[in-house]
Amino acid sequence: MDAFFAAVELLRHPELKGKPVVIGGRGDPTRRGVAATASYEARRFGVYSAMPLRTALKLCPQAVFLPVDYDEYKRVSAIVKRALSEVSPLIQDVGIDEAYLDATGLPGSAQDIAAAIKRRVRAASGLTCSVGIAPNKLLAKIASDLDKPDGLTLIEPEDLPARIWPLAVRKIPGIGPKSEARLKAAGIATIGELAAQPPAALIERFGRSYGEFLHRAAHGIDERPVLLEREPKSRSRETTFQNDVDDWQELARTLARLARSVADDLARRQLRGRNIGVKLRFADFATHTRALTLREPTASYERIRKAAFECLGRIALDRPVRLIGVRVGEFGGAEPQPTPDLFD
DNA sequence: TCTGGGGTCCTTACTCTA
DNA sequence: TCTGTAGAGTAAGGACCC
Repeated sequence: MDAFFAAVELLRHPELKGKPVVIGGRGDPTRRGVAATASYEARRFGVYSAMPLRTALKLCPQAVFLPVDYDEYKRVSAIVKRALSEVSPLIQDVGIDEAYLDATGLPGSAQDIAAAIKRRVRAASGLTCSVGIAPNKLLAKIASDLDKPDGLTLIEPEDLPARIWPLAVRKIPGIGPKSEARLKAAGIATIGELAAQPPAALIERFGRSYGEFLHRAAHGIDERPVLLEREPKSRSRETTFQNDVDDWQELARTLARLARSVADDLARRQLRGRNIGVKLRFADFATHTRALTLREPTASYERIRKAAFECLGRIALDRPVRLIGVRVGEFGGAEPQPTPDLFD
């Protein structure tokens, strides 16, 4: 979807059309938070996703800042996904505003299918999207990014040298800022330069797993299937304080609240986890995690809170804290029925 | 000075056991 | 009994994604 959060907000606030709009945090650019989405008008001022709101405010003081309303975006997302599943039932959700469709065997040309996707999404939601069609998920994803907003890009295997290789390595999903910098240090800036590297050289530099991934990605090779269903692996809640906290009581209150929130979430989803962890970020942004594994999976608030405090006790609280979080993972079978817990 | 929240996956290190 | 090692499980950190 194109600038999805901003586009949804424009549906309810048409008077904002044409104005720079930034969605993020609580919608107050003087407080802590980052931009989740910037409208294309705001992007012209250099405002992008993940940018601190305070920075966005400096770059574009006239922007309209709005808080994130996930419930509303989820509602519209479901409408969009339903429209997509009418084009192909073989659909993989990728977050709130993306999906892969397996279009194998669908009637009509690739252009017809892409046009049908765009038409149905717009009819159902009033929103535009950008579509990439290619032989696999990797190339389709890169393609969908080449023509935005409201774009349609078809990539065929023989297009690789002319259309993919000139692109920056950063366009490959899986190459982030760190890997980009390491590649640049090796004199590799474009996907074509990456493709020209002997696989052995990449493995030597980046390790077996990532080296092979880089080589295959640069050659447009990707055999990952379109996955219809995925089991969740973990659930978590975390919060960044408006001001760094050095009051142990406030930390403890917040940790208990987050544990409650995670427990409620697990109960709602009928999940129970064995692994319980705490995340702490200090004022200097140093981030520490501690986790422990229970013998039996649980969704109990009491047990999650107890475990979380045990984890917290293993971190030296010698500096102000800016973020604290609780995570539960290692989901397993049912919790044993409440027998008297004499030995706990 | 600034840097959210909710996730997945990978690497490395360490411990325990066979 | 001593020593080495493979593999599983666990823990911690980090890169990356939307």
